[in-house]
Amino acid sequence: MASLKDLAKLVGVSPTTVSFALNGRSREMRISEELTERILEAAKQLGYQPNNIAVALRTGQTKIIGLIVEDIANHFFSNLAKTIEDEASRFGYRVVYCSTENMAGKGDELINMLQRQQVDGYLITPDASMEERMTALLKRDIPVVQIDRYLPGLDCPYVMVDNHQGVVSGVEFLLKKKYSRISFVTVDLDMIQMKERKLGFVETMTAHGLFKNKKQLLELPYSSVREDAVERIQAYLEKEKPEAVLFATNYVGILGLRAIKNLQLNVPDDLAVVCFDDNEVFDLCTPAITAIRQPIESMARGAVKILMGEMGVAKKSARKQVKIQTSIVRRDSA
Amino acid sequence: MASLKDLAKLVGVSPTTVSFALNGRSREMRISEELTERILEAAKQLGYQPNNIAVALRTGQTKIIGLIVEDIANHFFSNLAKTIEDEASRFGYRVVYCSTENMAGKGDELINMLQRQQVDGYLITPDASMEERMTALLKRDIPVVQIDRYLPGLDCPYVMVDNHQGVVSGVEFLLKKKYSRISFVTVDLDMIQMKERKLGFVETMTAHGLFKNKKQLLELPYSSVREDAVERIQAYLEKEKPEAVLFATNYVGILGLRAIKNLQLNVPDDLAVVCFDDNEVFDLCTPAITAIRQPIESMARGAVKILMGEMGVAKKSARKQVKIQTSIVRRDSA
DNA sequence: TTGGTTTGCTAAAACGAATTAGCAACGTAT
DNA sequence: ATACGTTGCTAATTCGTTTTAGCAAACCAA
Repeated sequence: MASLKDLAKLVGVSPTTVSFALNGRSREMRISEELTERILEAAKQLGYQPNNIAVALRTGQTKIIGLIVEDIANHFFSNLAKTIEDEASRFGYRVVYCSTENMAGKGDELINMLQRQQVDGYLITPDASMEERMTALLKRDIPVVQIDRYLPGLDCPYVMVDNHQGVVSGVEFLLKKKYSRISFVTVDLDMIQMKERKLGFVETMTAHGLFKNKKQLLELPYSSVREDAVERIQAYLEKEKPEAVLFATNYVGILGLRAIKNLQLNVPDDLAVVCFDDNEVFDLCTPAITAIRQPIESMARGAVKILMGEMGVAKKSARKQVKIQTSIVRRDSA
Repeated sequence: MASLKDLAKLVGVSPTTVSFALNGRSREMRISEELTERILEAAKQLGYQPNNIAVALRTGQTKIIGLIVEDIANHFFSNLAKTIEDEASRFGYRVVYCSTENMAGKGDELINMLQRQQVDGYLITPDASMEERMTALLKRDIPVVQIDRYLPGLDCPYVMVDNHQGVVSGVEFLLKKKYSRISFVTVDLDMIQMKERKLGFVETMTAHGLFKNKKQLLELPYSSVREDAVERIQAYLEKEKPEAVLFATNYVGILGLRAIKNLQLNVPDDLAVVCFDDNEVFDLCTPAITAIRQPIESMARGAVKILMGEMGVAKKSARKQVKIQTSIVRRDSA
């Protein structure tokens, strides 16, 4: 690959001059128009591409942001990632993404790796294992924005959905439809967004005098999610026979629908279903699944905007702790 | 961030010594065990992290591979990406991914960007716009592996599914079930994998004397995929009334199912359905959708393995043009 | 014709690591 | 005492840029 030096030699000037010309600083640095022209011409002809590694080393800026999500193969996160990539590129930034897959320690290790990679900023769906390293980043004034959830102990911006309100609206939607024996199926992750969703359910049900006992809650161990979760849900539904069920996430919803299919339950007559987080194909299910939609694009855009603000690339955001409202997508399952 | 120099100062030795100690070259370079120990200790205490940017500049190796896919939000590609990331990390490589979204010129630009980023190797789902730049890469002996498809004009390794055989098996599956008026719904992308699929259909049908006219083929303009494609499919199905339909891709399948739902057709009695490429939730549809499954993990693993071979990190692969067999996932829609 | 300003360009240092070549001190053989 | 090898370490260069400081020549004013 041709370097700036090669280019300089070709034109017969110093590397300094070439650098100025290429970076549009000709006027400021008094490089004559004629020479600038020649340099640009030669650059094109050589197919010169600046070596970003060298630029990064010299300037201390990689123009890369690190994005850590739970699982890039998950519909929610891959869509989030896509929008984030788009948005970031509008500011001249690239995105490197990585999945923690909720493996203990993986997140910590990923931050570490991104650090070595000298990324300029971080977009993180955090878990407890990352707290220490995130604290360290923040102490060094490195821009970090949390997304989808936050660690309560951290003074760090975040963009997420209003999980509490989302579930409340979901429950109220079911109540309005005269369902009263409602169950909530979730996953036992000790993270804020899950706690908020659970609390939203318990509070609303309690407020209506409908929270009779803990059996209205099914908490699947996260580790089981890929194994016997379907059987567990099936067993639960058979035993408790709720009139309606609210699934706490995308993937729990899919597992739940599988259980319902196995049981050959009639939705919504035997069992009404609402799922937190929409899915590309929920409208194709029979009946189509009613969902609580998270506005993925707004979340992504909001997070990037705050991050760019923190990095001094865009106007600094005033509000740094953002909760976005969900909306109910009414279909046929409830 | 503490640099190697800082560390050297702290221990009171030269940066050279520290570098050797940290890179496990103490024995070879005759750094005493005692000193090595002290250096390692100090490194831990300082929380020293090597600056990968500096390492990359010096060594000429970023330990990063670039992955260009069509659309990271697509189930197929996000799963591919995930496995690729996993596999690459086993060789000590990071992955940077980007989506072309089949936008003209975007792929070209992405290769360019990755080039500036000095990635060590490329994994690409190519399109015509990338041919020129890929040729240039290959000429410079930069490792490139194509995935999911290939450009016929290029002497470049690839890993893909046997699209022709996949469609043939799908058609034969339908024929065995006594469907004879079969349609093929595809997208008008001028890419090899699409051509192979179409050819598989036309050939098999012709061989059975069942290819009567071009009306058994519906080719959607790719640009319309997100807009009026559902209406087009709907109109087509109403007009041609095939007994069975084979959808050529994941996303065309989903659009098709939407059309079928709108028409309130009874699957498989009114219309049998087979989709090329499985989807996480096809088993949840009613009826569950029969699909031609692409072994995503094998593809990802195969591609990474060949690439690592080309990069001299793993054993060089003997076979560099790999077609993997698909399998039919029998469900209820056909 | 001296001194000052502007014009147009460049030398050299720096970023943080890896690596090549080599140096001092000591031991050993002759 | 001389030569040679080994041990244990380091100075200096390099990668490809950006940037600071500065230099020579031309121009201008008095």
